Amino acid sequence: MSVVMPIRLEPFKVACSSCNLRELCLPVGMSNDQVARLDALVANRRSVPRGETLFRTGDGFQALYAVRTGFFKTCLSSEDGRDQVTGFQMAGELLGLDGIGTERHTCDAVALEDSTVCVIPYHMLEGLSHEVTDLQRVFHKIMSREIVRDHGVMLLLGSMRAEERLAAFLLNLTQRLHMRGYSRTEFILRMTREEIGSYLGLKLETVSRTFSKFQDDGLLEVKQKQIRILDQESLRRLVSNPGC
Amino acid sequence: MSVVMPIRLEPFKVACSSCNLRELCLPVGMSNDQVARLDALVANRRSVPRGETLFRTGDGFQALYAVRTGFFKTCLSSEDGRDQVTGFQMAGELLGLDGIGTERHTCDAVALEDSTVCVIPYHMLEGLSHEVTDLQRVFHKIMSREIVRDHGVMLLLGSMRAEERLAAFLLNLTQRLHMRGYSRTEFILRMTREEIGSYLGLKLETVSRTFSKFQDDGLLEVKQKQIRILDQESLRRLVSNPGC
DNA sequence: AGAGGGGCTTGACCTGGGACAAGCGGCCGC
DNA sequence: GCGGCCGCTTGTCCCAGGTCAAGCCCCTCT
Repeated sequence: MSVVMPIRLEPFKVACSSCNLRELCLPVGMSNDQVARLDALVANRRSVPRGETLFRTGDGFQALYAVRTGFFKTCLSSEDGRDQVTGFQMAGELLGLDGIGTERHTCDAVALEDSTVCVIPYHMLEGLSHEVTDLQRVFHKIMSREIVRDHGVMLLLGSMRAEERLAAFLLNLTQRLHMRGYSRTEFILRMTREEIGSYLGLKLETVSRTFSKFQDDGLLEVKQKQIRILDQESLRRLVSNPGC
Repeated sequence: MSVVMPIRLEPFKVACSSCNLRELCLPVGMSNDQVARLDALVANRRSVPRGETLFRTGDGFQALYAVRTGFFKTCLSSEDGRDQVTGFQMAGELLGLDGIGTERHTCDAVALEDSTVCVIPYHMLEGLSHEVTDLQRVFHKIMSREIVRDHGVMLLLGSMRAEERLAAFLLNLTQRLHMRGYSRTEFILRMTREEIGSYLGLKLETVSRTFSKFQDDGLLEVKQKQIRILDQESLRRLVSNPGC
């Protein structure tokens, strides 16, 4: 009986220069020459089946990962039973930035559907960004934007009510999906009510009730994980008009 | 009648190499030679009187700031009236990382007492970290740690109860103060109950009540802004034993 | 196709913390 | 030294969302 390898390394070559996510991912704004140099760095992909982890809390930090296909969540899971989803990542987004500081990952990254990622060995990224100014610039921007995003989540968790949180969440999702060429109004949730709740600081029952309320109010059509936005404007108003 | 200059630039030279915050600040872990090169970069200080802002949302991003003396808060203040303190910064901590991504600041940085900061022009930091590998390494770590810190705040806001939040906040403060050579048990809060509440996602009344409860339970001695920790162990238990 | 279970919805009830209000007290400016 | 105000405390009431419970539905696995 052989040892199970839960994670498969696929050593076939990939190239940023011919990737359709160029403009959403690490190479954003870089020249063709520069992207060509990235190709050497992002040498292989890894596929992560639904439910598997890409990395776990405590794992040694070696690389960053760019989501190529699929969908991930990152979550803190402390031994004391607290659990917090800190983000959902889709194509073109970077995973693993948390590991740089301590050289260990500080959260789990779990695939919510069968996914593939590009592996970006961190020491190579460091080396290359010495030579390619624009790479350094882009990388700093990505980290900074992550910080800004986190501040937005703090605002949500610290000062919004349940409906406002869910509305903000849905608008954020559709906006990101739209940038990737998907419909702005219709999409499939890759996460459960419980995962949404964890991210938004709500219980799954509250998420479910709030979906139902939005549907009753004609803002959404909800069929399990299939969502259709019927009144984006009202959702937007909910988010920007606190208290109502 | 002359125009008021709310912010004073003091062009006197400062030097990381002779700074007592070396080991807490940007130069952490760098060699003497390397720190000497930082000196050229961190050329001046700026003093920020209590209540004044170091930068505001929307300001063009030019520089990072290292707190030299004093105490700051950063806060999001959206026009819709929501308000969220996203962090408190003390000596050795960096302000302004939020601005890198969009080249504009995305929050306000307000001095909670008369403070001074070292100004670190960002384009010079970028340039120097091309040459000094360790500077790049440290800078990436600082950004990564900020992301991890933010995730911790999300956990707090998303899944802790009022007492747990305040306990976690106090332990975090004392730990940081202790690293700076202050007492582990006794300190002065630089922020109001309202600011604590905003940071922790609570109303100021709840913060006040929770302080009172901690005092009744013999965990703290509270005299306005003067705090003395009497039972650190119980505070720690509160944070790590959810639900009780 | 059928069984089983995980994920979702909905109802009833409860409670932690928010809202409002009143009063205190220490600090700052005059 | 004194007055006023801002920040804090405390009480009362209330409600958004949590908790618990029951049942449904869809998807997967056999």
